[in-house]
Amino acid sequence: MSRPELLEQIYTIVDQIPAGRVTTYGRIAAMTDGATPRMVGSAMRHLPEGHQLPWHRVIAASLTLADHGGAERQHQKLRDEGVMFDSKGRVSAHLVWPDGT
DNA sequence: CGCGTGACCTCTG
DNA sequence: CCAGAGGCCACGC
Repeated sequence: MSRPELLEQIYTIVDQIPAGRVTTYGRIAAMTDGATPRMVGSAMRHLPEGHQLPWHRVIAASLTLADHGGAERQHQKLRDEGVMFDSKGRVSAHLVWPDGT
């Protein structure tokens, strides 16, 4: 599977994330055919200008915001969508998409 | 072609 | 919970 294809899959999956829900890099990578979490992170980092993707709904597997400069903005956006964080800065596990243990 | 780096993940202690 | 080790793939130098 070519990288552009994987990129398309990543964009598609992220676009399918419902509002108020979140998912992890690993999950997205697992949904794609062969992509790795690093590729997902790279895709989010090199996002196009006219992107409409809910990148803020993509978090780390530990249910914490990834370590990047836009973490504050991401936190804001998620909070604005109704996503609640606990005192440890973690997202409620039942908000994870597609599953919600 | 090798090396370092990165919005990461999983497994062990 | 934190730290370390190994693995993953693409990019720039």
